[in-house]
Amino acid sequence: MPELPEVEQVRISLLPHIKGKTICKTEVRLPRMIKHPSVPEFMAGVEGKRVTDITRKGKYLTLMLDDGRYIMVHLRMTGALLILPRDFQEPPFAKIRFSLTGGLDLWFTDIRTFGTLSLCGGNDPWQDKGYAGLGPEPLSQEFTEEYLKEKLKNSHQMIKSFLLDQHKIAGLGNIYADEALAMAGIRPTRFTDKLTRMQMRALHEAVNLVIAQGLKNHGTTFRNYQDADGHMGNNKDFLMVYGRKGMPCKTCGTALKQIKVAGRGSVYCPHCQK
DNA sequence: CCGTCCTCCTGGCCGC
DNA sequence: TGCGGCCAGGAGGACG
Repeated sequence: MPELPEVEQVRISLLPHIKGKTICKTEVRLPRMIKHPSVPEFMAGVEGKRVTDITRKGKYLTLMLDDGRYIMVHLRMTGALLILPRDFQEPPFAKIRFSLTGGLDLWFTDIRTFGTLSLCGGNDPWQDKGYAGLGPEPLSQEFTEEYLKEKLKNSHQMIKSFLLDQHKIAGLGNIYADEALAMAGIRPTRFTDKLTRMQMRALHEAVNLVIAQGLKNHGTTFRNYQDADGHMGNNKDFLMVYGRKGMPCKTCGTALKQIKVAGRGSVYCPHCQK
């Protein structure tokens, strides 16, 4: 499940292949993945346009086009963007194909088909609500310790729910939320306004650290995630808790517990996390 | 405002 | 071996 580090790795691996290339032809095999506008408008709007850059905020990717409009992509659970030579064997679960100048195809593949694409900008006032409401990203200038403390104090919810809320912090998903809590020594069920100043400080540092580590390791490949070149990330080996239910805590050896918080499996160490 | 439950979806895994 | 059932979860919406 691509979170900030995985989406960033997709951006980095994709950029050199498609920057400056023109989309000559599109093929939409699963229309409902086009969130906005209609499929014909989407196709007509992107064909003949040159991709000038790719940006990312949170888990959203934005392919900038040379007419000022842009394609906004969300990979959700199992979406992937793959670059393959034209008329190479097509990838499994292929849902959308962008044929580019220079003999390459950009494929959007998706097993569970939750991924979305939109065409925005120009004269079209439509905005993606999820994107518009994104909070600051970890490691950004806006994501200060003060910002986090303020938000934590002013909300009354379980910390796991808080970390998954993209309005509060953009880019964390289930993996990095659990990892940040493990590193900060905080239980997923703790209420945000009951955290000590020390815990808030530790959490701010932990969020930045787990994201930085994920970026450094080119993302976490647990099941399906791969970058535009089909490469896996190797951050899985560094995870403290995610996917390690029942296994010994890497710090104290206690068996890790799994509970459900905010509808998500949440793994933590009952000894190290208070 | 917040939690819970539900929806979208399918591969993979478990138990019988 | 085969099959039913359950699990994985990003985001958004209904409901209490």
